[in-house]
Amino acid sequence: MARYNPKEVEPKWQARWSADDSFKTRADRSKPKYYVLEMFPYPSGRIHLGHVRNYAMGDVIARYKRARGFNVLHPMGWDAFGLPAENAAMQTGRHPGEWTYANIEHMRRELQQIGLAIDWSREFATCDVGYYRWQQKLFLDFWKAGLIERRESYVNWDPVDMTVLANEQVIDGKGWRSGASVERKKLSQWFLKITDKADDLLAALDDGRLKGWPDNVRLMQRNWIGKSKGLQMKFRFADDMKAPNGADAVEIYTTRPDTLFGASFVAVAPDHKLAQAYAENDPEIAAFVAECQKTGTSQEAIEKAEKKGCKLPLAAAHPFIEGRKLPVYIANFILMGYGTGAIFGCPAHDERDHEFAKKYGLSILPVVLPPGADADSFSVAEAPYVGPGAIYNSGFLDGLPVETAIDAAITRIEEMGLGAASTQYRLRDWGVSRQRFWGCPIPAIHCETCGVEPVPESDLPVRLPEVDASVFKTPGNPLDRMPQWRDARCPKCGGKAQRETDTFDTFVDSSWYFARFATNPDAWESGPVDKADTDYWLPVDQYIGGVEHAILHLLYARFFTRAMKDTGHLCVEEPFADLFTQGMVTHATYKDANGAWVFPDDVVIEDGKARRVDNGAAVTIGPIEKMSKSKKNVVSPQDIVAKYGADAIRWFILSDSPPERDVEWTDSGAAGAWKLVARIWDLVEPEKDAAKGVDLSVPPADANGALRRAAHAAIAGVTEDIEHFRFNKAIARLYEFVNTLRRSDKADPWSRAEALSALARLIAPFTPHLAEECWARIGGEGLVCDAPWPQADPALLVKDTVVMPVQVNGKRRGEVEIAADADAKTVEAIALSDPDIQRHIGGATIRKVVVVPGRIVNIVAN
RNA sequence: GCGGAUGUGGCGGAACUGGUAGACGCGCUGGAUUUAGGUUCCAGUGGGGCGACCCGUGGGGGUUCGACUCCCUCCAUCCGCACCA
Repeated sequence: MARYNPKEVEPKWQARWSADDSFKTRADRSKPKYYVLEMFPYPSGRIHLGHVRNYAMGDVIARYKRARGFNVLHPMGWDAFGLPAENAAMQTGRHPGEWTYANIEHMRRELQQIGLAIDWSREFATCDVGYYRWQQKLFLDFWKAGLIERRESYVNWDPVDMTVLANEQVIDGKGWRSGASVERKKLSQWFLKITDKADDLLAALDDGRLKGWPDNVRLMQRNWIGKSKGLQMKFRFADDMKAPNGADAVEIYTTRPDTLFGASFVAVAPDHKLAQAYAENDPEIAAFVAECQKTGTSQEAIEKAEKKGCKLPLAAAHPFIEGRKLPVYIANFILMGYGTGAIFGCPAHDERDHEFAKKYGLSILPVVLPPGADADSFSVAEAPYVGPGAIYNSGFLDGLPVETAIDAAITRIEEMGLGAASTQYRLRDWGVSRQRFWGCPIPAIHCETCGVEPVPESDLPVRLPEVDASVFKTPGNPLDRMPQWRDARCPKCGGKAQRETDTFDTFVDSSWYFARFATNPDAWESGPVDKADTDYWLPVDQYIGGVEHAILHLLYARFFTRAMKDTGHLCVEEPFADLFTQGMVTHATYKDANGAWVFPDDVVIEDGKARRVDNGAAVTIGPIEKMSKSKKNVVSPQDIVAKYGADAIRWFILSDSPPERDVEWTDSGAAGAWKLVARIWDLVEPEKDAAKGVDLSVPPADANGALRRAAHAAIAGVTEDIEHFRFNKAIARLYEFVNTLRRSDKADPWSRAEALSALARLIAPFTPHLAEECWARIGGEGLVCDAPWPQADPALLVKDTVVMPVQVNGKRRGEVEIAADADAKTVEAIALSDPDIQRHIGGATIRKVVVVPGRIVNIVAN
């Protein structure tokens, strides 16, 4: 018998699918549509196992849905702009474009070797002019719609990458890519006004529009948007005092106006204009502000920093208490970026205010009494109380519960003309300017007389210039240093002007690619997206990717879709109906005596001890971690494909863990998957034309009941499991089915044919090449990828007899086989007459018999 | 600190809305085939006990005829947010 040879079989079927255009998206609008999308890859150079896992999952869904009669869109492309290409240019002297497109070529071939059911005719890279020109058009439309703003602001500056980062890209005070400590820098920046949509982005998380999203992702987005309702109000300065900048009041924000009677100070952020005004004239204050700004950015410092303040020669008047004056501080724990950058402090009911008040000896007056507490003995001297309760010590608010008091205080302040209710978000506008070459040019022109003007649409695209790779040797943005590209004429007055040299954050590129995929390539020249196409295909029915994109990419894409709806490009506001976040691929790590990482391939394990293959030196077994080059625990998919074939790698990566959890790559597991592939072929190979011309719709009278039941149970189970993203369980069922089939070689030919036909179709989403080979072998019609999904016959899923366990006092003591439809009385009688059960009851009195039909019998006796 | 999740054999993991804990795979043990190794096939495999049985889902407590599943409490690990007024 010939050994199954994936090296021959897999390319053969890949060529066939390609020749037949099997996975090309059809224009057939009569079928229900299904759009399945995996997050597109950055063309870093090689496909890794994380990609394989991601795309294998999407491929299972795509192939399954096709078989279920859906019109499926399953595209692939490249998130191709970004810094690594420029870094490569710096190191290798290759142009970023050349490097990127070479990587794409290579990675496309690698992906094709995996046997994915992808419509390659829709492939594009975000660095194609054909794509980014339409991104520029979208930007101009957003600009007209008031969704774009240019403003000067402090930015997170990455001194290594020499670029600006969005708040979302700063992790623990460090750049998300470079890992360098982020600095503050004031720059003119382009912003997308995502905060305009904050309310709807938040509302959709809870109103059912995203019911197909995991709870944890919705929660993360909710926290990130961070909505809070409160009061924005003025604290007038007492005694008609004025600040050096002429201000006679300070505007604060609070979510706890109910605690206003407990106020004992007012504080502003070091960046606040009031602080700045005093700093200009007072060196001591200036020094304090400077010190705060130094420690300002590093989260580590913030964590440890104690609350510090600097008192201003100023007092604020309490809004409700005539004559009460509150000291005004600059305090290091106030953030300029949130609310108004100023607060009132109520030490009795806020952790930070409490710490601050204790340090500076300010009064701590409780105004919220916890339920059941006694007003005379209740104390907040040691710790603040932040829970619910009734207001006291608070004039007109006395006796009200916290919630009511908040409203009452807001109403009073509004009546006094001092402020108004206000909603604040943690979410900031999205700064999209990057001082980089390898990105989409922002289509704007700076005129000395007219200011900032949009590039006229007729002048699009603004192409990146052809450059010599040597320009990347100098840090910073090469576009800044290219007068021939940069210098332009003002579109308004025709005068001297300069092009915007910033390019878009690459998250912009990935915020609408799914809509471009949904557009027929024939229409790619005429606009960013085609309305009829996107109306049909969007939203994406199933989106699959890593949880690391739970906030950034997914939030931006949601915003972008809304903006595209506002500007008439799309009809939906939510891009992704269902979202699945898959776990990472991990692998063992090893270190030698010097603490250097060792490749797992260089390690043998004997009796739980690890040593090097070459010299036998002892090696420590490290934790199982996400594959990364630095830890030397990366396994190349290419090596595995070469060794076992694409089907085996797909099978293993889906089999070992639930898809949302991390999966550990093990050689033995991969070998096991290969064994299964070979075993299925060994099972099918002798069955040449077993299903050829067999009418599977009419079972003959002598059909084998046991095999048929096993086949139909497998069909029902696998279908259910795929529907619920339980690929590991689907695979377990397939193993069971294969084992049954192997032991049923005496079954009649018709039942064999039915089972083999079902098997080929059930494994098709997982091991598509093997499935085609099996399908062809048994004489299936056409290609298995075009074959309809098998249907389970419900009649074969119910059994006429069931084995019911019998418990005595909750412990399993025996089992009885019984007609499935037997009534409780009959079951009880049979159970009680069972000799094993009788023995266990012994002389005890039967108190109660619980019969759960079809499930269990429990006899309570003592 | 706050929020969320997870905890089941040697390992990855099954167990539907409370109903036979350990499906399926890996590993391991024994046997067959093979000159041998590998491959393949068959059988076994939670722990203890010769056995009838007993003990077992992170620890402790509770509800129930019955708990991996529900409640309380503690512990551990992982993830997210982190002075957001």
